[in-house]
Amino acid sequence: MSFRAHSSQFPSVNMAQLSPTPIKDALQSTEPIDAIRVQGWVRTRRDSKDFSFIELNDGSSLRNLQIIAKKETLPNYADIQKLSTGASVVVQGALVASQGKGQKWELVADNIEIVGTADDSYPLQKKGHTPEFLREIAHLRPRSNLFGSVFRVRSRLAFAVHEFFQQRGFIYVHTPIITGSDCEGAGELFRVSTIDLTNPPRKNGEIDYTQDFFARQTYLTVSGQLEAEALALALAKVYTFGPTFRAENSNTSRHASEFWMIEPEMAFCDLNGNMDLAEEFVKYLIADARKHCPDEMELFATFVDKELLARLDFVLERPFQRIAYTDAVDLLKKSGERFEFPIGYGLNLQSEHERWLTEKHFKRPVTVFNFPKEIKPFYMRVSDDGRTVAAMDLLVPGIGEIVGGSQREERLDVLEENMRRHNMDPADYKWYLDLRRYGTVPHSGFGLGFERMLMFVTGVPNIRDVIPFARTPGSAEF
RNA sequence: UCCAGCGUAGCUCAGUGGUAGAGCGGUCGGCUGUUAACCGAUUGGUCGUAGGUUCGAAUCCUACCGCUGGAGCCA
Repeated sequence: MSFRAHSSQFPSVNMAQLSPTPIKDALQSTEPIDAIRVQGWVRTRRDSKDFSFIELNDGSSLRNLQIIAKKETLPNYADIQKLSTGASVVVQGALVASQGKGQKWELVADNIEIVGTADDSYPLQKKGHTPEFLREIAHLRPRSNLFGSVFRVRSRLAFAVHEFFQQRGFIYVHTPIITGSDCEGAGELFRVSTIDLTNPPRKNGEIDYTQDFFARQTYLTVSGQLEAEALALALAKVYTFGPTFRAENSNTSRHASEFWMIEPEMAFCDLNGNMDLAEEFVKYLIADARKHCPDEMELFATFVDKELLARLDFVLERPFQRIAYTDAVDLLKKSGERFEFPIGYGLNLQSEHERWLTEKHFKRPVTVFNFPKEIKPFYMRVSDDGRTVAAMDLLVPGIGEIVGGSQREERLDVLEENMRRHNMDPADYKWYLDLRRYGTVPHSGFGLGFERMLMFVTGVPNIRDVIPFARTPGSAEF
């Protein structure tokens, strides 16, 4: 059995012989096609005197295929005239050069099978919906131009993530979703338990988690980093790409309770190598979307952010700014800008400070590195000055932190000391410390929020609009 | 969690103490190789919810709910 290039193994609805052609491919045809079959959803329909124009979209691209439905050739023409936005149809006919302006090809139908109708309660109109409204109909919004485009770009960039790392010899590793480590300092955790909440087993008044499913307390992962380190110290260069969960009651356009994170981890790599990789990675993803999703990017530039393409190209063209935390603090102090929050060594950079650096001063992505050890987690490598750790935050205009990473502390004694300083018991992290006992090496890695990257690439300003079904505090409807 | 703003027709909004409105959409008709079509008619409301002030509340007050923006936290 052979398949045509674009054949589908979907069970055919009625007409078994002809394989369906994606509309994307039909529109790129170089010559007329006598017999072609397409299937999709009606975006809009216009009547002419003796025929009807149907704009058909099948999700394969932003573009619609214009169907010509003629009264004289179609026995079900009366029903076709009742087709409204949202209905699903299978069309068979001839792809011919369009007589009208605006499209190269159109399909003159020999047969239109109405698969599913959509009545006048269908909420999507041809035009003019706000993202806020579409968010309320998350199950239908992929049929809109904007969200169809976002999700096609999301798919493409997910592919590009793997391409980037695989091309560079990284091994894709799967770190656990359910984790027993609760002290990574990366936010609140979702508890995973099969204990009966109405009648939990108790011991000395406390809930007895030794009777829980995993015989201990477990959570959804907030990061695969610690496990990725173990794999990096065997496979040298690894990356994770999977779901991540944060239970913080955080209500902003940049936070989701469930998101996807990419975490490369590299043995024999210092902070500079880490920063180099992060920059190369971010640029690679931008370039990939520019190259492979031109229609979608054009749509974002037209309807979401007029300056998107200029900004992305600007970012691609020049190196990111790198600045030590201490120097960034000095720069902010001397800026003459009136900030709401104080600036000083040992204080976290606030959003307004990050914005000033990346949007006003440098006007490009900025990598801040070498932070005071007091404001960073236990696993980051203490620098020779004893005051800072080899951490880095990559900030981009409009979004803020998109990458956070560090060189990891590879010295056993220093790491144990860091843990104690963070009120952690090294005994709880025996396996993690083993990595320093046996063949330790300098190593580095970072985490990149996939959705934040998508926001940056598409210009879509709310993280809820780059996830098909977003989970945020108080919201998990779909 | 904190601060601010907003909840009026399916959608986007106007209406700021005195009869509930427009555009778009939908429906019907007309016209037409159209393409965010065009022309005409028509449809459409518990003004977020509950309470209060008032002769009278979409409008003023209180509480709650929801949404949005910002902050904190972070990717």
